[in-house]
Amino acid sequence: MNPTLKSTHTKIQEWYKTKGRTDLPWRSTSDPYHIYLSEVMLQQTQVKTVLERYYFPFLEAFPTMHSLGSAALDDVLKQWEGLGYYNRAKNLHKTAGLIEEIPDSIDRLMALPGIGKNTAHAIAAFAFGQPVPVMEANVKRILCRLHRLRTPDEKRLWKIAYSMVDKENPFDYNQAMMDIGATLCLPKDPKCNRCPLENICKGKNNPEYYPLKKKKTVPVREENIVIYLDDDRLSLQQRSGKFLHGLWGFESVEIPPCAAEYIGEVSHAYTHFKLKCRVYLYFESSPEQEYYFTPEKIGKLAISKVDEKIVNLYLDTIVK
DNA sequence: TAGTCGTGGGG
DNA sequence: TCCCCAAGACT
Repeated sequence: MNPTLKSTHTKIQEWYKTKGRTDLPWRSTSDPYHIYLSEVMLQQTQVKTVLERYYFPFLEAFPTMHSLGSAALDDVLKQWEGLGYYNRAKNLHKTAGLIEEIPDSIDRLMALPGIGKNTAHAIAAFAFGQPVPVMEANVKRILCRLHRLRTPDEKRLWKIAYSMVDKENPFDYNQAMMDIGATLCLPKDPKCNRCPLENICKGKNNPEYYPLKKKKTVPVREENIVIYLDDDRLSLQQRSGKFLHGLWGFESVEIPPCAAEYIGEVSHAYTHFKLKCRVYLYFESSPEQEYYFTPEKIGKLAISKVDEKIVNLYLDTIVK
């Protein structure tokens, strides 16, 4: 092996022992289900959020693949409430109903819904000790800087990742790479002087050039929300489209009924658009609306953050 | 391949 | 207040 690579592996391993986040609970288990769950929860989601609010409660509710697979989807979504990207919960539930054991090959892992190339590699490395690299956001940024790549090409990045992985200890290597990315090789103000990869990093003099950041303008979407009232109960429906699928929410209409009373506006920022909701109260039930719940009962349903804001606006309104 | 899919942390 | 962005997958 390239002596430089060998030396780099040693530096990474030594760094990991003292500076790595070795206490994360999904790093001290060998249960593939636990590791699988953590990998899915961590997709596009910060470690802190998963660690402090979701990982343990979810495992308490669904301790095994079997218990997850035989649960009601609504209960799984309720556990997932607030974590976002709800298709992840649907896919977990679906998978748990289909298989009894997590497969150990990358191909079979990628065949499961909700598992792409990176998650398959992560499970292979972390649950089954296979000598393969992971290549998520942190590692991607590191590799771009190491090789001064402004516009990362997935194929090239995977090739680099494979050429660099420590096959002697892929578990610690991959965890270390993610930790280096998350704690040192930061998007802004990276801590190069503390980085075990500094001596081989071609981009260390101007790390913020790599990778190139592309900014997008987010459109504003405006909606009229109507809450139909049946005494103290509010109309809700279970969402059926791709967006927030399976969660309960209020109805969006083109034109609010004339008799509806405007009670205020609620805003919410998504990744690719901003939503502004003008909220109306209609003091009668509607034949179009099948389901009505008291605010207390709504608390037991899985609802999204916008709809939670709308409930709060309603509660503020009726108090005044 | 560029858009779509959530939410919260942190600057 | 606004912005970037986080253990990405899917179409």
